[in-house]
Parts: sequence; C-alpha cells; structure tokens
Amino acid sequence: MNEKESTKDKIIKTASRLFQMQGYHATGLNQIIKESGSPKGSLYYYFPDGKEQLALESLQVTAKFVLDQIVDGLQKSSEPVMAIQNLINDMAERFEKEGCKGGVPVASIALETSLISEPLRNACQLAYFSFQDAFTQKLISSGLEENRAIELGIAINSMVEGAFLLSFTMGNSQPLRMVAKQIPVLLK
Amino acid sequence: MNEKESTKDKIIKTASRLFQMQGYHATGLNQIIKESGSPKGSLYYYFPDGKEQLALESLQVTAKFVLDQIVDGLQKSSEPVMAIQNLINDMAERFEKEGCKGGVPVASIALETSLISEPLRNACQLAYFSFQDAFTQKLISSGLEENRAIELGIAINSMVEGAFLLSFTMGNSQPLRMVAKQIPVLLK
DNA sequence: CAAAAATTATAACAACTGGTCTACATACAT
DNA sequence: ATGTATGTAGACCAGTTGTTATAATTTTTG
Repeated sequence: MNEKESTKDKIIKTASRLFQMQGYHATGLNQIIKESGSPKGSLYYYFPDGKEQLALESLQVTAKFVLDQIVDGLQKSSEPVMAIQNLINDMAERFEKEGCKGGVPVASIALETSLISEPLRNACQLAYFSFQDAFTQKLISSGLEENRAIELGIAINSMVEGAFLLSFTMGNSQPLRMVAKQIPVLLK
Repeated sequence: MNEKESTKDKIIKTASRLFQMQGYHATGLNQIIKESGSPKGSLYYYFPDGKEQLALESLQVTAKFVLDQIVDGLQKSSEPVMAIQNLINDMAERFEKEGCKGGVPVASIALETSLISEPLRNACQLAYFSFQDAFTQKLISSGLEENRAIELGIAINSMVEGAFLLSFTMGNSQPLRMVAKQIPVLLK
C-alpha cells in the first residue's frame, strides 16, 4: 500500500518541480512521465482529468510546502519584525545557494492559468491567501490590531512575492534583501 | 513606407498583447498571425530569428509603455508620497475597469523565459530596472539621499509587482490598494 | 488456485507547434 | 522598361502536444 501510492506521489513530486521551474505550458506530460520514471498509462489512471488535475494537485503540494516554510520561519522568533526579516533573509540565502534555478513557486502557474482555468486560479488564490494569513496571524499574535494586521499581511505578502519574482528575473537576491530591510520601517 | 511598417507594427502590437495575456508558450505564432491579419511569410520576414525575436521586441514595446505610464504618473505630483500613492491607485483603478483581463505586463514573459532564453531574461531585467529607477529618481529629486532612494526604489518596485501579480490572481485590486496605503509609512 | 481489481503498457488520435520553402506581387532604382 | 529589393501569401514539414482506447500485466482478494 505504501509503495503503490509512491507512483502517484512520484508523478506529483516531479510535476510539482517541473511546473514550478518551467511553467504550465512548457512542461509536457511526456517529460513528467519520463523524469518521474512512471508509465504513461498510470498518469491518466491517477489523474483521469488530465493535465489540469495533475497541475492542481501539484500546486497544492507546492503551496503546502511553501506555507510550512513560512509558518516555521515565523515561529523562530517571537518578535514579528525579526521573525519576518529573518524569514525573508532565509529565502534570499536559499535563493543564492540554489542559483535561482528553482523558479517561483506559485506565480508561474498563477500567471499562466488564471485566465484559462478557474480551478487552478482558485487554487493559486487559496495558496496566496494562506501565505498572507500566516503573516497576518503572526502580527495579531504579537498584539497588533486586527485590521492593521490584515493590511500588513497583504502588503508584506505582495512585497515578498514581488521580490521573489524580481530576484528570479534579475538572477540576484538583492530585491529580497532590500525588502527584508524595509520590514522594520513598515512595522512602525 | 508608413503603411508598410504598420504590418510589422501590427504583428508586434498583437504579439505584445497576447504574450502579456496568455504567456509565451501558450501564445502560438499562428494565433498572432491570424489575429493581426498578417501572413506567416511576413512574420519570418520581419523576425527572421522567429518567436524569440518577436517576443523580445514585443516585450520592449510593452516595457516602454509601462515605463511611460510610471514616469507620467510620478510627474503628476511633486511630492513623492502622493505621487507614488496616486500612481498605484491609478493602476488599481485601471485594473478594476479592465477586469484583470490584461495580464501582468512583464512578469508573464519573465517567469516563462528567464531560464531558457538569456536575451529575453535580459530584456525583462532591463525593463524591471527601468521601473525601479523611475521610483528611485523621483525620490532623489525630492531630496532623499541616494543610497536610501535606491533601496526604496527596489522595495517599492517589488511591492508593486507583487501586488499586481496578487491582484491578477485574486481577481481583486485589494493588494494594489493595500500596497498604496503603506507608501506613506514606508517613506517615513 | 481462480476471479477480480488495480495498475501498466502500447499504439494511435487529431490538433497544433515553430519553422522552412517557394511562388507571387509590388515598388523603386537605373 | 528592366532588374532588384522589399514585402506578401500560404502550402508544407517534421515533431510534439494532450488525450483516448484497448490490451497486457501485475496485485489483491476470495
């Protein structure tokens, strides 16, 4: 039972990685199959609705992974300024090490599919909201007023996503670093 | 001579729009040809290097258009806080009217091509740098110290790009609005 | 062991991809 | 008028896309 699910998991894991790196349309089912070492028959057995379903489940895996990373990072420090700043700097560090080859987690799928697939768009929306809410909850738990915490959660999420996109394109972690540096001034 | 260049311009204009809306890989040459009303022969006459060259020139047109929009918006008010805030709110307003169908100007191409085409990646980088620099120059011209202005230019650019991406995915201009609201606190 | 269910293996599908090629028309120079 | 770029027009190519259908195989169950 454990090993049997691993075929589906292998497909999702590989698809997750490729969609993130190359985007939705540039990633072919054949490539996913080949790189995951799984047979093509299995793909439509596990994902009868085809590419869209596979992308959806892959995205959910990716989103959960990123969210865990954010939540864990924010827990490391009780003080929100430090916590958020360290989280972003950790992202920058990881980015520098991996050489930006990893792509931008949710954005690549969001941009390509939001206008052509409502289920995928919705999954991206949920993912982004979960990120945003992680920031907001951290701020609330440190005593910030709720409405202000929501505002800041949205703004910080925007900053981080934008900085990630820019760092990826520039091939340089500077945007992430600069955004981290502004966190103290933004939070008072 | 005037009318003849309009064929190339028509192709670029159509391509520019489609790449922005659908992304690089989802936009086929045939679609560009059909929607622009130009024959395929002309495409490879004007763009002998094919899709990559067409995308590059289209991106440059898009980038210039966006930059002009930023520069014009920033000129409307001498005070940088108001200027930037109004610019972002104008973006939000436009976004609400167009119903987010327009896509995200540079990001869609940046994400899809940065890892597979160095010329395109570089064009995206230049585009983003020009946006960033517009903010920085505005801040410098209002008396801000240069290093701080550069830092803030990068951060504001990140915020705006991120908010645009989030607004697009959420189908809601709230992220843009919230980012605009934080500009005063960010600029002290 | 046999029956049933779960999974994998192929082959084929129509539709499309980016790109090439040649034929044709128009304009402009000499 | 004639020759030469410039530009138009579209058929055509090999390769790939996502998807489907069916057959073979393995695994699980009775």
